[in-house]
Amino acid sequence: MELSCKSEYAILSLIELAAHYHLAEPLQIRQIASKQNIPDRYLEQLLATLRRGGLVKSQRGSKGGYLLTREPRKITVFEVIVCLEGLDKIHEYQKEKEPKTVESIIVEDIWQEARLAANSVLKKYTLADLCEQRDSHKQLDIMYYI
Amino acid sequence: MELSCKSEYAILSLIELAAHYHLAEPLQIRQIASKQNIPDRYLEQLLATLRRGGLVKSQRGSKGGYLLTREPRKITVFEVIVCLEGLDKIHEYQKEKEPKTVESIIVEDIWQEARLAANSVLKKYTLADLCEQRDSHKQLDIMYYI
DNA sequence: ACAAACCCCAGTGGAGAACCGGAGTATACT
DNA sequence: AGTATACTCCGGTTCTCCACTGGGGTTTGT
Repeated sequence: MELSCKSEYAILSLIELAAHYHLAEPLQIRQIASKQNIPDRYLEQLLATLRRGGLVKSQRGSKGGYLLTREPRKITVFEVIVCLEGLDKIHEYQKEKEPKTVESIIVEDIWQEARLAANSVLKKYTLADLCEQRDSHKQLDIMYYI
Repeated sequence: MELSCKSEYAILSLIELAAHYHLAEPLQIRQIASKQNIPDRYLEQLLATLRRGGLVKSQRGSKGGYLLTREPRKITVFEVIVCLEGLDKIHEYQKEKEPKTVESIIVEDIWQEARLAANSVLKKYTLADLCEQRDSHKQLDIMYYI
């Protein structure tokens, strides 16, 4: 529900990477950061998390940068959020804090249902979808400009 | 998505109040707190918030306590959460942090859709529903015991 | 060799969550 | 009237997390 900076930055970055996916060359932190107005030292950490999560791969050294490991069609927004925020914060878990009263179980179940509803929305959007939306948005802007 | 202590405590308390609704006498903080294992000084604050939000009313002095302002059928879980966490955190808002790029609008829209999906779940449960669920849960427990 | 990139680890400032405590105020009962 | 029993209001505290910053180190292309 809460859209953290972390999640937003990550998705914005991945949109950039997705848009450059057809070129095989890596995109650098600085480039992504300046395009999306993200503090670059912070973005570095987020990309490292995404790398550990297997969503992007990095190339070190000069001419280095980041690349998606899969095509944009194959990466959902949900995966990105899980990678950053952790599965436990988002999804099905049995957090065993012992004194479970009947009532707290009922409340927890409702939250679980709400989480699932939200997650199913995040699961249906891929990075490719976001890129398409961006393109049509920009087309619209041009129309208005004329 | 995140179930805070605050929200859980509030709903547990409201379940107790809903169960006592047919009697017209108020329930006291201490009673609610001991039944649901909630620190009473903290619960006091939450009930004050619920009162300001119009979900409960209080009676001061000896023999005082709290009562629902409406019948349990007419109070949804969603209302409770909005009352505690604030509408802005939960629902439709236009937070005008100026540098809205096209991409951040797209991301925000997706989150909005996810929020709505989660909220619609919270809107469909009333306090009366929770009481019924509790009753049938407890029936089940008895069955198992035999 | 050197510069350009990523990598790792550590710390900081602010905000919010979950409490605790004390002084005040209204009410019922005797 | 007086007292006990509740709620009311205001403040402080501790802890955790988020967003961000900084200082090194390592890998790579030219």
